[in-house]
Amino acid sequence: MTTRWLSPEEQRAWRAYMAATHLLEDAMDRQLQQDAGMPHLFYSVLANLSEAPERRLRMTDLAETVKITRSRLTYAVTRLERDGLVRREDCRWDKRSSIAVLTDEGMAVLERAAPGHVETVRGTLFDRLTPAQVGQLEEIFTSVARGLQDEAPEAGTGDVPWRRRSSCPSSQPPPASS
Amino acid sequence: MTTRWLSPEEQRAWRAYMAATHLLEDAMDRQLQQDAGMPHLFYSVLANLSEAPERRLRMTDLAETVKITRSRLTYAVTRLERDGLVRREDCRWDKRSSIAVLTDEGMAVLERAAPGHVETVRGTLFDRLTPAQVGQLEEIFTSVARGLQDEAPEAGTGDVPWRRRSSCPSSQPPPASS
DNA sequence: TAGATTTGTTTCAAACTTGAACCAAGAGTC
DNA sequence: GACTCTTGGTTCAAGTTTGAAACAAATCTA
Repeated sequence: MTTRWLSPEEQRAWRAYMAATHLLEDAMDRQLQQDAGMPHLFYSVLANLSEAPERRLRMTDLAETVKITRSRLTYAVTRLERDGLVRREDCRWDKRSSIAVLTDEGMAVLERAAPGHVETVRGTLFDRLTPAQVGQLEEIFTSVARGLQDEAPEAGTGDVPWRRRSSCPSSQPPPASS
Repeated sequence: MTTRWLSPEEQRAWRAYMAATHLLEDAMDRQLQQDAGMPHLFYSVLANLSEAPERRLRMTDLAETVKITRSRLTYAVTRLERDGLVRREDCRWDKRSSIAVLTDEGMAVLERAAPGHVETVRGTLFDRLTPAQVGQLEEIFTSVARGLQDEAPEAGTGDVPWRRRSSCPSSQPPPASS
């Protein structure tokens, strides 16, 4: 199969995407390092926790929502825990799992940092887009993310998308599948 | 000024973008590490060099085109040089500069890796987009990149966009501005 | 032209990421 | 219940990134 190279349009799109992505991540990291003393990724961890029921999530689920590896998350949570922004708890129903919980201090830090962060996201991204483009952005990357998602799950296991993950994060025990 | 939070549409777009971006970069890194023994960034360095006149570029210009910091590039080039894919040369016109040159072996490695890389870019991104979306992608990120570009240049210097960079990369001396 | 400033690049230590290996606990099988 | 397989999480060493500091060569200025 001879390679189907990128068309000129695709090339331009790809280059623009990569350039903007590097610049965007740099801007986010700079701002958050400045205002909250942490890289963007760590902020995302806090943000995702803050929206979970009871502000708690199993490590694996958290890694899944943030789209990073478990080991990367382990590092992040260890650091955030050292700083008192997150706490680890054991899961009562599955002794293997550990639950990351956003502490009050973590919530406070998050709330202090959020306005600046949003400001940066606006200034670098949304202020430059028309409402239509916001929609296009969502459509494009939702579809891309979905594609990459459904690929990963250990090769062709007839993986059923609904009913996965026994989820311990809430204070309720799992649905008692017996 | 009370914070203007993101609208639901913007939130969705931002999340989708971040998720897809993490997944995309992971996919690129995995594929290139696998097939070429280097992370995506290093591949980009080689690729950009291969397109420069005489396959050579000043470190600063290279960093600028790849959109990374100079120190990050120093590391990358050092590694690529150790592997014989890139060579450093001194600039005759400006003894401070060093020029990164793509070696024949570097070109060969690049050519071997390119098909797989393009395949990945297609499979993860372009195969999921309509031609219209490719255009939207380009427009959105071109404008974002431009915005972030024009911000960086040391605050409000009446920086003239044309006639910047004395450029030594070619074998010609600079335009003799005297 | 000495002195001050800017520009191009590297260095270095601390921080972060990767991926394979490891450990423990839940599930499935006989 | 012993065996095997899978799942949840961490560990560890090697690799990469960051940002401030250090250098050296150009450029500017009086």
